[in-house]
Amino acid sequence: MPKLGMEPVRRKALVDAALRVIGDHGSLSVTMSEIARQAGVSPALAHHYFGSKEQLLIETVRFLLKQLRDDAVAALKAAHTPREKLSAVIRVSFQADQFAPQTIAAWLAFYAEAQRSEETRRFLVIYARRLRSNLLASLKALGPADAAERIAEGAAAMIDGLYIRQSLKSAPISIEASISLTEDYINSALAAFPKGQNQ
Amino acid sequence: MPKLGMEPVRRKALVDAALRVIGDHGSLSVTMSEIARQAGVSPALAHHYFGSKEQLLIETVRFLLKQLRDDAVAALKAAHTPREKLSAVIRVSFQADQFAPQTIAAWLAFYAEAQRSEETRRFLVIYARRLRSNLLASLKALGPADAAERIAEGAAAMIDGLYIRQSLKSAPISIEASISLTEDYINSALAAFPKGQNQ
DNA sequence: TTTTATTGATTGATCAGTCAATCAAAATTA
DNA sequence: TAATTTTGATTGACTGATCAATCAATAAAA
Repeated sequence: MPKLGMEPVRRKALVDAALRVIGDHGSLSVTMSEIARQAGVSPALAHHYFGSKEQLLIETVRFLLKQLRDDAVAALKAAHTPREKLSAVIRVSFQADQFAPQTIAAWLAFYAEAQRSEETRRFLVIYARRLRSNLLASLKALGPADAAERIAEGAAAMIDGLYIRQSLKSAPISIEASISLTEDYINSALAAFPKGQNQ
Repeated sequence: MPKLGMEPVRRKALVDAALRVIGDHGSLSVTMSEIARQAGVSPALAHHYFGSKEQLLIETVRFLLKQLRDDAVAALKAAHTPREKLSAVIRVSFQADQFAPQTIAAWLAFYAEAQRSEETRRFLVIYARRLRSNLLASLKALGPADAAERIAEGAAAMIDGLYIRQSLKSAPISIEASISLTEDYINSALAAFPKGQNQ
């Protein structure tokens, strides 16, 4: 069966499988065997390409992050005014695929892992910074710099909080409700500064 | 050595130890041996009193939750006006001991565990509901019911989000900044309804 | 023939959970 | 009170299962 150039194919399949297994299982305590089985290869092959479980996991967060970044870049490009860009950033955070229970479970598992794995933590810090700075860039055009900083901080926290709370699956808040809650926060926080082309 | 009445003493010691070990390790993947060692007893004794690791872990969340509830009850009793009660609830969420890295790590680990353990999930749902309803009770005295619902949802999310973001330990926000961010949100959200004895 | 892909079989380590045995306080009996 | 029995507390040693990681072997391209 060995065709050449399998490496990238298998790597992708294994990362996808890892994401699925982690999402279903709701934890990083998943076995290489299970991931490999999902990817349709032997556990030994997973080790062959990734060296260790930890490395595969790290590639998996990296992938999760890349997806989100690509979506954010695309959404920001489509938006033009600062206010539109703000809404675009919020919308991406609550996209349907990001809101899928398995995706939420995977993010949560990686958050927990970040307490132990310095490398995982680094990736999540990048995510947190990016969300904050995406918000901040637009907010600075809509209000004074110091207020913008605070609002960005608050909005990022609210987004993450809505996301986390979703993981408990009790009284789940819809995508639209989550978006409008965040938008409302920004609107009322910005209401004190009617200088920019607010709303 | 066997004195009578050791059971409650050992149970408490083991739960305390579990909390410490989980907090330090930043994960629920800790061994019974490690927990028992911290508590100064043999692993066998931990099994003797708790039956299983899962059960010990569940008692541990329960304890974490009870602490928070007791603090909230005390703080609410000391506050009198709705606005004071609101601030009390917020303050308790960001108390120093709740903000300690180990405590945050433990909460996070349990959030992840909730994806797998129905019982753990139930406890966290109780926490989430309680936070929301504590906020809601006071907010209803300060604005119309439907707005109160939304603000409670938003504030609870912001609190959880600030908490989670703290776990990444990058650009950590101080206790005071977290509190004032949440207070500001409530104030500006409430600003539209100058009916109650707002602020 | 060399290189790449792939696996089955195996190893070594780690752990949760069990169990039989010990020890000493408390209760009971003489 | 002294002797004896019972009971709770405690552990060391063991077991069975699970898993990450390794490796030697095979098969098919190039």
